[in-house]
Amino acid sequence: MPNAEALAALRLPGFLPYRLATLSNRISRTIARLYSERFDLSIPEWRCMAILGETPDISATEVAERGALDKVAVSRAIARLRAKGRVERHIAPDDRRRSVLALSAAGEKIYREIVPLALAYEEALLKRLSDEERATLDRILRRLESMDLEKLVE
Amino acid sequence: MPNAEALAALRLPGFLPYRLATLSNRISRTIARLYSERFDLSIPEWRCMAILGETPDISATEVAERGALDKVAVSRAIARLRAKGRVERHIAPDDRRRSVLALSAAGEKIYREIVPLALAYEEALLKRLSDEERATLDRILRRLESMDLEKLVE
DNA sequence: GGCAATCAGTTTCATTTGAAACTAATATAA
DNA sequence: TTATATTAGTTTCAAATGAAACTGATTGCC
Repeated sequence: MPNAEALAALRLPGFLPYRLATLSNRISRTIARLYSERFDLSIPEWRCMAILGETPDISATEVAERGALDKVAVSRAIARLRAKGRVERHIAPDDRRRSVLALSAAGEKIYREIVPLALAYEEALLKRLSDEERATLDRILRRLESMDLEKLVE
Repeated sequence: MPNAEALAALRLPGFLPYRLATLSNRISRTIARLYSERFDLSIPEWRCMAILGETPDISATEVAERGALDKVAVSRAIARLRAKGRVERHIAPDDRRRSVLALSAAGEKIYREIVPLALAYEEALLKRLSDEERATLDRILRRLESMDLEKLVE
């Protein structure tokens, strides 16, 4: 009598982690294409610019924290942005290990071009949802974001 | 009078594409760690196994379609799974280009171990949501999934 | 039949990513 | 002070990924 216990079915298309991963990858890819074609900007570069555009004069470590990037990714992104003249770096006077990063004038200019595009993209996504659905989505995401996923795995 | 037009603010933490990407990456990383530590299985390998576990005897192209993977990723994942003896491949009698893939007995065994873990993980995520929130999340995801993202970018 | 176009799957090569080691500066503490 | 540990950021090296070229099989069309 093989397989007496029925195995609960796992259908990938309905599996939440799979759905989130594929949806978010599709969104990220289209956005990445938009940014890279028009502005020669990778996703980590764009994240760094977005953070520095809103909060200038912070260190690489702070950029990493705010942008959910690791410090290696930030180091590389900032190096490229500096090479393109979009970010300027100074040394913190009180701690010469720390850098003080900010968009250059050229970086600012690009930032101001991208922000409306990014917001329009988001609005196009949200347009399909009712106000109530948007509120629920926000609440759900906040709840999932606040979970300690590492401890979820036993 | 510089900057007469106020720039609409873009706060990354509230930006939907950013939220989806970081949340889904965190979930994927914890799951990947779970699978790889216990079962020596990467995400693409796990996806292939999940698909073949539910729908055996399909071709690599079908695996790719169902698993939202490109054919290169499937080719590599299947090669590794075959090397580990978890997947068996035959040649389709009617078309000798096409392969017919299925889990081996060893693959089946692992599959049956993983499915309950995966479902438990999902359940732990969903446990925090009310029935109504779950239904709304499902509806929202379906709506976003059905969007033609490529055309969203003008 | 025979020849071009298409399709399934693989391989190659360049780029990206991630983990760990590393450098330089600062903090801690004997 | 002077060792020791910690922190900020970079570099290195191996593995993962993606795009394009490739191989072998099939189809469509003359």
